[in-house]
Amino acid sequence: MSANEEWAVISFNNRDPVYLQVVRHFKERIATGLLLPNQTIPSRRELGALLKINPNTVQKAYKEMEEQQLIVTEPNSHSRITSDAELLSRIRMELASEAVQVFVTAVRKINIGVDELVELVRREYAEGGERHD
Amino acid sequence: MSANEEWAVISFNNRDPVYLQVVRHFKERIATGLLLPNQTIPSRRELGALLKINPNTVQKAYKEMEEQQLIVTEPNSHSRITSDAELLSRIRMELASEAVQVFVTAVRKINIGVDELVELVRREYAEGGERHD
Amino acid sequence: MSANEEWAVISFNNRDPVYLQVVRHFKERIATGLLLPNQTIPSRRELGALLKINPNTVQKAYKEMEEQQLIVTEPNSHSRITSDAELLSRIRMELASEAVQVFVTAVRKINIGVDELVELVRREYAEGGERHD
Amino acid sequence: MSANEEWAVISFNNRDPVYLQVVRHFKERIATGLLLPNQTIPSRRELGALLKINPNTVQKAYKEMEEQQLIVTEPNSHSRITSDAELLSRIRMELASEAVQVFVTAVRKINIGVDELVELVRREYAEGGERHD
DNA sequence: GTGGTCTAGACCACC
DNA sequence: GTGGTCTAGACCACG
Repeated sequence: MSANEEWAVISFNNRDPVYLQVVRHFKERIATGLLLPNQTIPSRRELGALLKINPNTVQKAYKEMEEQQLIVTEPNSHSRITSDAELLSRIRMELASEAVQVFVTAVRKINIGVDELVELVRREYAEGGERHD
Repeated sequence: MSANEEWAVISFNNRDPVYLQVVRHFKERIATGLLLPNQTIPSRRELGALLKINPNTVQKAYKEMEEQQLIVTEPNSHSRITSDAELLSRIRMELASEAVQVFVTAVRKINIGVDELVELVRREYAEGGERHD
Repeated sequence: MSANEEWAVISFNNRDPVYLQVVRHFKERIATGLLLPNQTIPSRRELGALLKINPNTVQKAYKEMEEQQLIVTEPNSHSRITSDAELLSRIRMELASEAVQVFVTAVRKINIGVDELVELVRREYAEGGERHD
Repeated sequence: MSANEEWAVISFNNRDPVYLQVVRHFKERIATGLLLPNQTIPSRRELGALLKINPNTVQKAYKEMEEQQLIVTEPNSHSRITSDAELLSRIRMELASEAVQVFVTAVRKINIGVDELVELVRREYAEGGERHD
């Protein structure tokens, strides 16, 4: 698995600003354990080149992550993931509950029972699990 | 249930454009049977005043809905919901599968099993069901 | 030739306001001698019905024509064409020179000689003369 | 011949929408060879400032021109005239025949012979040809 | 009052 | 600076 594949997830057509997509991707990588506390992350220029986006946009993402205390930055060195032991579970919780809430509020507006709903989720989940991208 | 409450749902902070929020709201109302085929809908000015948005923004939403064949409109009379008997199920399907897909792709990136997932959904669903707004 | 055919010339898609199209049509009918000085013209309602446009729009056209001294209106009677003997030639001149000016200014901006130009006009003129609408 | 003079032609009193006036002006400039295939054209902001109209109005004109395949445009660089060798003659033909048709249909409604007509055109054409603007 | 269009202001992503 | 989109204000024809 090359670094290119891992990171090539930015969608130009997506409604979310690119820099927030980057932030989200970092969170996901932390949640799955791909990024560990204290681990260094690519420089602005490196990641910009990797994702084919402007380094300024990466900078904006990093700044956002600093404010959310996901990473720490010191002068003259690469930024690193926060050294917070609970970081992983905190992020997992945050992402999961956010997704669940969005989903449930969206779906409650439709006339649909919980069971039918769960069935749809299971099917989609299984289906996607067989794909390799 | 007053008309005011029903429609007051537009958020300017939301990432989605206002006119798409309007479209989505119409779809939800169709999906839940609140809007029936052939039923007339508010004029551009009426809905604009109700939602406190510019009538032209409503116009853009209505035009989009017309292209998606949700409504039909002729000059000098209120637009109406399409007289398509299958409209309701069509919209429900569309909204449901869209929500499920977004949810599953979002959640698959976190390290979380299906069952834990389903549990979260059920709990959130039940919890919200007890609210009265 | 029924009255319907004579008057059915209003274009909804045209950029010119409908009431000015009506004015222009009156001028053309005067220029060709179809309408003579002192001749009465249809009432607002009649012409509105004939052209399938709103009587208010006809009213606006008649008012414009009054201001241009093409017609005179007295209470409780149909409006009539002005009793000006020179009206016909005046209108003809006005329409012709207006058309010529528009045409020439339009065409001078293109790289095209007078002779090539005249040839195009003659051909189009002859061609159209054979049509029956 | 300064760039300012060349472009200052937009009339807000004109019946045609401003953005179509812009399109027409581009066609005329192409027809006279002032704009050549592959040549870049001003940015939306530049032309907007030059003509003292909103850049969005220019944007609408450019979009229209793109749909008519007069120009090509890619993000983050100036739009260019299409690289179509036949473009010039195509546009000339279009403009000429359009003007001729408008003229002939307008003038046929007046009682006027072709020869008298041609004479008027020639005279106006010669007269204007002596002006220097 | 109805639907519709043209023009303009604010903002976005990218360079 | 580039192109692009969303929202809004003014106006039109018609009833």
